Amino acid sequence: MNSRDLLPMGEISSRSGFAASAIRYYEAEGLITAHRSAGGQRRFERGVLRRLAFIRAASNVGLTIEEIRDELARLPGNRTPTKADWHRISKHWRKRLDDQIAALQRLKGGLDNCIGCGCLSLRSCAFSNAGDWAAERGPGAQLLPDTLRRPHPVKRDSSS
Amino acid sequence: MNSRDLLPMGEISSRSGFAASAIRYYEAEGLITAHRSAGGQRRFERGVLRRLAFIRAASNVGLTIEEIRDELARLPGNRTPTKADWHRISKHWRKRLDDQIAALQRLKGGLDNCIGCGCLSLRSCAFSNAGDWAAERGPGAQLLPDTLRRPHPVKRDSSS
DNA sequence: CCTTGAACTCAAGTTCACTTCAACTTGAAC
DNA sequence: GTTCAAGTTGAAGTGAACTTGAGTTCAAGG
Repeated sequence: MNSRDLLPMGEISSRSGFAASAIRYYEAEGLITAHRSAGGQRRFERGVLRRLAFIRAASNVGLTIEEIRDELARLPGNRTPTKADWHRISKHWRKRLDDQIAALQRLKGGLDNCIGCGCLSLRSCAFSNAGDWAAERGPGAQLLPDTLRRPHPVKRDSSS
Repeated sequence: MNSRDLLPMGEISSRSGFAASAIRYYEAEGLITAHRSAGGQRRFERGVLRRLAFIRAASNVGLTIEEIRDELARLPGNRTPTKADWHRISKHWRKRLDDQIAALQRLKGGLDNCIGCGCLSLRSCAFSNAGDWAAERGPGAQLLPDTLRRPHPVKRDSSS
């Protein structure tokens, strides 16, 4: 771990595609670690790029920071995932995606039914009925699993 | 529109499944309207229940408040949707669901590829590569459409 | 009349995953 | 030695869709 092998913020940022602020945030959250230069600047090991790739992939699948942290922690000794690790993890992720797809398809099925009846009735229409099979959940979204609830902003790129 | 036909907050709330606070919020946002009692309490017309059912359904599909407001406004004269209206609207919603499903399936396809290679490499793995085909988007989520970004809290029910 | 539960308002809080800002310091090149 | 891009910090802001809280008033029953 020669100091020549350590990368500064800018390089990690451009190579990973994450903004510096995001990388600092991930460090604060314990998803990655950094060394410091004499003057206090961050110096990253190369492996951090892999971790960041993992973080991006996990985030694409819809995992929260907390879940990503757990998943990273489960990799023994903070190592880069082996093929076996990755196999196990991606199985997990795949199930998550399958669940999400299934939920949307159920929703669509309900919609298709309702096209026929044109009802949208509180009493008989399962698609919008709060007290029926899509019972006691949050306010707006009843048929969707937690993982498919509404998005949050994520500012669009200022370039372009 | 006899005053006997107007429903108070509690009844609208329990029949629709929305919290009173949510209903007040929807009113403030212009999704529904209410009359007032002599003392200033809200009195709702029965039709509001249908509107709320519509709001729930739309919210299930993932529409924002803004989109729901637009969609409601497009119903001429604030009327309850006719069969034709509903047909048009549900076609729109169906397309949205189809897009979301397709996006998840693309994502899953990428994941399946990666199980084979076990790579998760910044250079070659499209699933986590920021600069490749899943190019310039927000920070975390690259392959997901805006409609499928991360959820927001929605407090769990305190009853139960 | 009195109590009690339901409703009211308005401001502030919540969550998540970051970004933005202001004010300052580093460090590499010239 | 000067310059200036790149880096640092901590606090505050963002957005959606509500919820919570404090303090007050309404309305129906007894």
